[in-house]
Amino acid sequence: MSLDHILLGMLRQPSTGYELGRQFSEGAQHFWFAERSQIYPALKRMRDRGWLDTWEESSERGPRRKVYQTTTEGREQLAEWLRGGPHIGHVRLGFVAQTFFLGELGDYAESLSLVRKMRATWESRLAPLEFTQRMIQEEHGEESELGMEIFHSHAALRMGLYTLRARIAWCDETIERLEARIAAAEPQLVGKGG
Amino acid sequence: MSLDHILLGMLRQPSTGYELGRQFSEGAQHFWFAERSQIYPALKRMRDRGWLDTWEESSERGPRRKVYQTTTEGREQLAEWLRGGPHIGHVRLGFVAQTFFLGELGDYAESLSLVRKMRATWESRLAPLEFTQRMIQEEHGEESELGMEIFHSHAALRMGLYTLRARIAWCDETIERLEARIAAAEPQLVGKGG
DNA sequence: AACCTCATGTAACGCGTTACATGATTGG
DNA sequence: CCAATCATGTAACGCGTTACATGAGGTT
Repeated sequence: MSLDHILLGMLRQPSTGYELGRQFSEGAQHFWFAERSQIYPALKRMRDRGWLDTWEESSERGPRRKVYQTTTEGREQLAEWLRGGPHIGHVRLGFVAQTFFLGELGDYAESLSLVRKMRATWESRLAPLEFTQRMIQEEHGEESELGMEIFHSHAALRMGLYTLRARIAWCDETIERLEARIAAAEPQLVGKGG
Repeated sequence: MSLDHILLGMLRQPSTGYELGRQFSEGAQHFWFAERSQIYPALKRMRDRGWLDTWEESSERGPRRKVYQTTTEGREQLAEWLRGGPHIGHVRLGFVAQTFFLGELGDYAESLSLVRKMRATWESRLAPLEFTQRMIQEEHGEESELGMEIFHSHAALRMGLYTLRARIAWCDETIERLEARIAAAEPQLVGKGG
């Protein structure tokens, strides 16, 4: 299972279920998402397996926090998962399926509207990744100067950037082509202001 | 739910559960995958809702086939799903998470090995998409000459191509950087043959 | 007192995977 | 007769989502 191993990775620095949930929600982890209702049982399970240490701390505000941290055994589990080949799995992309079947609506304007919404979604996800990349650049200098840990997290970040930029480029190309088709279908609108 | 609507789209041409399962397995649908154990109950459910017609046919070889086809009501459901905005959902990319945490192994050679395996996976998925694109080009000519249905399925195909090429480009860049780091860490190997 | 944020959880349900059951037909 | 392929399904389990329960502490 992937969630367990992602939590093992995140909990090399001690944290709580609540905090991990917030990191996912705020998109701090651009490669995964999990609800808190999934996180809390996962933490308990892993503690019972000896993959996590846990203790309590009083909080500034609100009830006591349960802090977790990855154990040596947990790190071994993480290493095993990392060495087990790439976890790629099956493609399930609803938005590509929508594009594929969009001819069903018989209206290029509808297609255009959908593709524009896709673009807006990805554009909004791109900005924070680019911000993080700039932060790393300013704090650590050139790529070749990065330490091993930061090199890898930066590589993961670049994958996010590559993917989002490819999707946005696809949107731009597709929007252009749709606009051309709409224009070709309604030539009577040309010269309307004369 | 997405699977139902994808089946509605595919079943505008009549087909059977077995055949749909084969299409997913063979990667004919590059945007989705489902097991037959998931398909058969879905078809029954949708028939009960009136979204699919069904009848039996005798097969050349093996038991009788249950053929399904989308009804008018099913097409309305599909249209509603298509008009409901882009279905993007949460990111869950195990291989990006692996990249992110890969510093844990403390060994660039291990990282290199993983990234090379990722590249091989995507390279093997790219070939059939490029083949399909060439087929469309030969059969239908220029992009601007495509009919509405084919235009959209071709757009979906291009999304697949864009995404895979971006990932492969990321692999190439990352492999290069990893090799540079490995070379920099083991300068004693230079001039070994003298 | 009402409300917000912090904080931890449980329950019910739906989607997805793995394993198994059943049986027809053809080719070796 | 056996194996492979065609063909349809069920059962058990695990992962993920939505909704709800509980309660501390501070703000209006």
